[in-house]
Amino acid sequence: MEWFARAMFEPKAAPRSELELLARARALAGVSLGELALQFGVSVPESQLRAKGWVGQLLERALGATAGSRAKPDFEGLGIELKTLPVDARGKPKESTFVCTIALTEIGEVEWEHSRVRRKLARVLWVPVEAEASLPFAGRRFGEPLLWSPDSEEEAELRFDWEELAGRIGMGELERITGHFGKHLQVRPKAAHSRVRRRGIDEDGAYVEAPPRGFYLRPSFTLRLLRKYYAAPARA
DNA sequence: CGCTGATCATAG
DNA sequence: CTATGATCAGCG
Repeated sequence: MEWFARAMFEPKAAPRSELELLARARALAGVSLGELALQFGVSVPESQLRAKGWVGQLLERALGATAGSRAKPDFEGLGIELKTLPVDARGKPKESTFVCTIALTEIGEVEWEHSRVRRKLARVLWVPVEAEASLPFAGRRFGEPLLWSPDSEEEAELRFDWEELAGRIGMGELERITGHFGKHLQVRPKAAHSRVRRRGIDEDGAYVEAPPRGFYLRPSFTLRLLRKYYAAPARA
């Protein structure tokens, strides 16, 4: 029985190439969360209320992601980040996509080229997941994956937003930034709860305690990625 | 019903 | 406590 347990319940070995990773992801298209969970011997939560990252973590195991909770690309050797994308019946993203947290005391010193946002988004494997409220959680299926890097237009758009937001934070205006800023990239809280504080910098350059923030991609941005893909599939 | 601000689980 | 994985829930 041991061979069986290993074959069924162990995380997959890390993929050795983009093509191998993509092939694995494509093989999951149409597979439901319940089916995949069964292969790994885990039970499907009743809802995501207390299991918000469950789908992403299940997929990490199935695809052989290596980073765990370390600040590394999910597929270290390949430099690829994995993102699940909850979509409605029409394929439209239902949520924003978390990109990375913001080092409040450093972001004012960094150029876009070396930013965490740019590095994170340099190569992303997007995997759509059905997320209609009417669908039982276990029955929701994975969609066709998209291995993406920003084209020059997308990068310019992200850079524009990042430079405004990073610039403001660097100027000590963090407290005045809301989720309203940024056309594609926005800044929102990222914490266990609203009482969490992190060291930041105020307008005078002094250290202050501030709620942790993260960069997020708006659903309109990820929708456009999927649209491009569906319009011109069959490219890796 | 979209969007922003708040929140939840788990690993190291 | 900080990093990862995200979605929840209420207001406009």
